[in-house]
Amino acid sequence: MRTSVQHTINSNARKFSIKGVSCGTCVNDTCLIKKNLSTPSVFDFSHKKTEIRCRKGQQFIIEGAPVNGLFFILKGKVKVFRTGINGREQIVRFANEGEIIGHRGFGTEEYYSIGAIALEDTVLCYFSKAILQEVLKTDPSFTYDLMLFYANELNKSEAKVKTISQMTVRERIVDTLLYIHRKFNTKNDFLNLPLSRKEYADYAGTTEEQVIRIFSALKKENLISAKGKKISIVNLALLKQEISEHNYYLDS
DNA sequence: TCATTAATCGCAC
DNA sequence: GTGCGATTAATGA
Repeated sequence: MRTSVQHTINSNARKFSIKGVSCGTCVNDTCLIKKNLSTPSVFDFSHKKTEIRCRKGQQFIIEGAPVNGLFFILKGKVKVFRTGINGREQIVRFANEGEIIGHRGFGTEEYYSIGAIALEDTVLCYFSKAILQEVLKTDPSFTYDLMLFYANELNKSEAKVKTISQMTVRERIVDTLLYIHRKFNTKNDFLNLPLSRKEYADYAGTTEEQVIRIFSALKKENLISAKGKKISIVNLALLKQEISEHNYYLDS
């Protein structure tokens, strides 16, 4: 009891102390809130956020927990996953700055069907369900943007079903590498998101061992190079060519 | 340095 | 392709 009171006080104190980081000065231009900030109701709404800080590896959405709001990534990177049979993790997607997390649980769902873990130290903007519903009902352009976002997510999700069900393991892993590459780009020639072999496997729908095997094959073929978690793509064109026949499309 | 944790590899199914 | 166990490399307290 005492700790929960303490926590409330702390989070309130934190909210005031970082008041300076408003949506107006945010650098994430792709954020839906930032894009609609010229609308007065969205502008007011943007001040009702709570900032949440997560350390690397910290889980901020737990599968099965009640839905109570929506997260936007202010800074950092996140993986969204679902636990499957035998406790195996299926990574649904990776999310970058400016993106929305927990939207699937919004709507009529009562409980989150996914979990989310910060892949690095991350700052989240959090809006409660009630606050969000209010702005959705008053501002059509914001709601419309959010609807487009949902449609897009559904499209990607359907594309991923095809990827996992019809591609070979090697193709799925190549696809994963390209996905990380186009979504997070590179830094000093390495993919700008250090992932474990297991995380590649969880996204590609295979096992850690397969990832290791395919990686070493790709290294031998001079398509990629890898030093631990630092992966760099040596021959992007050839990798793309490998899966081009599956007419995959860019899902940002 | 020692103790974990992650990455590989080999082998059976 | 998958799963398990042994070995080796990397990381970090």
